[in-house]
Amino acid sequence: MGYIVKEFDERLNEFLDTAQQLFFQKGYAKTSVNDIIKQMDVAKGTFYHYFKSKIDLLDRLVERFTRKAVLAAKELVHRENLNAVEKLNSFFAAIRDLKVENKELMIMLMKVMYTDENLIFRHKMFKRNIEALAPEFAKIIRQGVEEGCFDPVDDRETAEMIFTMAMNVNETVVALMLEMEKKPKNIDIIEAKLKAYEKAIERLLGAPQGSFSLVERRIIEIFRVDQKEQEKIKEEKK
Amino acid sequence: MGYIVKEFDERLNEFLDTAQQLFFQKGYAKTSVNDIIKQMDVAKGTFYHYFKSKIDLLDRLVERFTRKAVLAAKELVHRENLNAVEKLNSFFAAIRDLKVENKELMIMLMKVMYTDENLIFRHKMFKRNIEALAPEFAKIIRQGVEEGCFDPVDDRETAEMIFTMAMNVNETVVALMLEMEKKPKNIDIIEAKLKAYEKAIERLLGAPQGSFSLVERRIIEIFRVDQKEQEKIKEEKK
DNA sequence: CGGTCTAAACCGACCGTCGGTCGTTGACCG
DNA sequence: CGGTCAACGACCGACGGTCGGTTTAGACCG
Repeated sequence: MGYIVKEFDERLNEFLDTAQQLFFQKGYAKTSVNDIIKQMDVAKGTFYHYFKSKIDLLDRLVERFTRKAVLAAKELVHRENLNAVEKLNSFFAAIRDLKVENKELMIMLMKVMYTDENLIFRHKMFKRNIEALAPEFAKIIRQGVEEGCFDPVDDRETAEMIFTMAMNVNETVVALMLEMEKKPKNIDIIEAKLKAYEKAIERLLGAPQGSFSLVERRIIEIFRVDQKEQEKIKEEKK
Repeated sequence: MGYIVKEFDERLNEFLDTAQQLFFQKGYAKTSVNDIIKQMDVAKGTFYHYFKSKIDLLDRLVERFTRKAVLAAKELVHRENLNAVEKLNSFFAAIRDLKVENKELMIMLMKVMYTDENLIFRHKMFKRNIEALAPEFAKIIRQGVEEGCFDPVDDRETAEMIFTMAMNVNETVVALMLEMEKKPKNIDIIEAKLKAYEKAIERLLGAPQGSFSLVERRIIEIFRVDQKEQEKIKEEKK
């Protein structure tokens, strides 16, 4: 007797927020439905009143992320006074800045999310994002074609390929970053990988060489330094 | 009292064979350790005498597949009297032929494997294969550079990119094939997708246009026809 | 205003299944 | 005959998911 009743959307978002926090903290597989309801202090039945299954919750969470990403992308695409090359560069820059600004969260996410147990999360995230973002990306490519600086085989397919490669590069780079302390040479591999990716984009788009720049050794190093600092902090706590 | 004792390797392969059959039939997630031991008529403990965990079994199975693939790839790479373009083309042709020859199995696999529940399987398969095959692939690219017909940014990275894109194209194409009965137009989308992929490879390799041919509408149609036939067979059984 | 009725938010005991453990048993070989 | 190791299988805790029932807020009405 006596429990709190909330509006549907409010409770739903509460579930999504809690799940997001726990997924980021422990990963999808290691977060049980019980963990979520315990933290919210609600019963099992309540969870299944809002979601068909645990995977359904994941889908809705992914959807929420995607919605935000699409909003940001559309804003960029519809910015005037920027040519296609500038738009793509600021697209990459925006992602990079986001990562740098949230260093701590990013490092935590790298360590937690990039395990086999979170494959489903990453995969759903990627699939849904590509589906939603590629059309926006293709618009920029089309603009570039009109401006005469791009010459892709197919705007939509090229957009998809660039995204696919980005995801793969990202996964590999994260793996390399996580063992950068042990293997300092990884930073060179990362730089080479990003450079190759950058050149590949130019070729796929048929853009002039040097149109884009993704890599800055300085940026990569930020994450190395930070990891070392984190270890120091841990040691200090002991 | 009274049970069969087998040589370590024999039992191990028996486990791998049984697991492979069941994974192909029902998928990784839906196949429980109990399913496997029931079919082999051994006890739970026996399973864990051979494998650390269910995931460990998957890893070993993936390893077995990869070993076979690498063997075939090395054979192709070391074939003389073939130039780089011919090698790549016969590489693609070999995969295509393998799929066509095992139509029934392929269609079964498409339906079973390409679900979220088998992500781990596909992902491990892909990761491990790339790791093992990309170096062989890179050798062909290097040969092409020496022969003056390729001009890639980086042989190893380009190999990896082509594989990554192949995986993504494959996943998308399978999804489109599976709903080809409902949406007959999918065949055009598939053809366009493969064509775009083909052109992308040429650009990444810096190869002359028309060097490669992956697509043949005829081949795609084989799988459509076969699906229809399968449905007829099902109906006849009723 | 107080009573009543309904939809739906919420509850939590319960279930089957799963991956994994461990102390024991029995087969084979030197 | 003793040691080694394959093989056994009862058992465990945790998990995702179910279901019949309870509580609440608020609409409606006399």
